[in-house]
Amino acid sequence: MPELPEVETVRRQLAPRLEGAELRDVRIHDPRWTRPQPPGVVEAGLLGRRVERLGRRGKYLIWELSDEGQLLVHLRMTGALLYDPVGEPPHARVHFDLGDRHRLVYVDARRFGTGHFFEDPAARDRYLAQRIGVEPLTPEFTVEYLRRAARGRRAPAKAFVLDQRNIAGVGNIYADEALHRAGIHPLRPAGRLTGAQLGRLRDAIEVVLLAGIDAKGATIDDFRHLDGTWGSFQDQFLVHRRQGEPCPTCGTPVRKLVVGGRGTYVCERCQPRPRARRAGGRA
DNA sequence: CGCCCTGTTGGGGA
DNA sequence: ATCCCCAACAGGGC
Repeated sequence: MPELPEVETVRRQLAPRLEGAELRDVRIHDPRWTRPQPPGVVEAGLLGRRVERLGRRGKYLIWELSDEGQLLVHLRMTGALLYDPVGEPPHARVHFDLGDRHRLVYVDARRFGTGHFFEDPAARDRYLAQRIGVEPLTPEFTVEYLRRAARGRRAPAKAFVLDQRNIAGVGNIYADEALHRAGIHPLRPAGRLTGAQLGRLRDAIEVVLLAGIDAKGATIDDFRHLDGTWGSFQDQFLVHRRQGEPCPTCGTPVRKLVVGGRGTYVCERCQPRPRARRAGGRA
């Protein structure tokens, strides 16, 4: 569930509840959550601090705490933050007591999610700078940026889009949607994309992410079934995660590939396969 | 019922 | 730079 639009939705819904709250008590039941640091260290860092602002960078939620403290929460595939759940939810891994009879529970069936604590914003930014590139919904996300980032890269376009150091927050499903919308085959080497293709890719990424955010609490699975309200977007979306399903644009059966180690769905009519090139390249 | 495969993520080693 | 495997579990197909 968590790609950029979903994480941004979580941030928006949680911010008013969390900002200003004090972390009266923090209990980390899953030692994995704070790896490589031991949970005790992270708990000690969080205890008694107030949440001043809830931000986001790529798929990381940023808890800006009092006295400069910073907590980066990553939901990975199945993590979720539940505000005042009724009873004890399954797969609860971390409990935050917010005082005032409010609480926040981090649940995660697969336990891939992480929480990293940093003493100050500078340390946090050093961590992020190493793994997160340009935010796709900002003015910095230009065709020129994409061109520079893709130049000379032999990795497939799909892997390029998925690489968080290039574009922050685009996950597997949105990557397929954007490539389909841009008419780019996921296997085409990133460095061989034309200027026109890079332009279409930039715009397509923006469109699918905004559509996801506008779908509010819905997951991408939900907005695939949206009615007239979102019909203008719906027609552009690939029918996903189902080989043989007709492409909504042209009716060609969707084919499944594995690219960058991820299941990848493609319409090979809308997204023509790259022509094989002779080995040995440069003269 | 059991086995096998798949998966919305990122990190580390080859 | 790139590729492959891994983490740990749920759910679906057979």
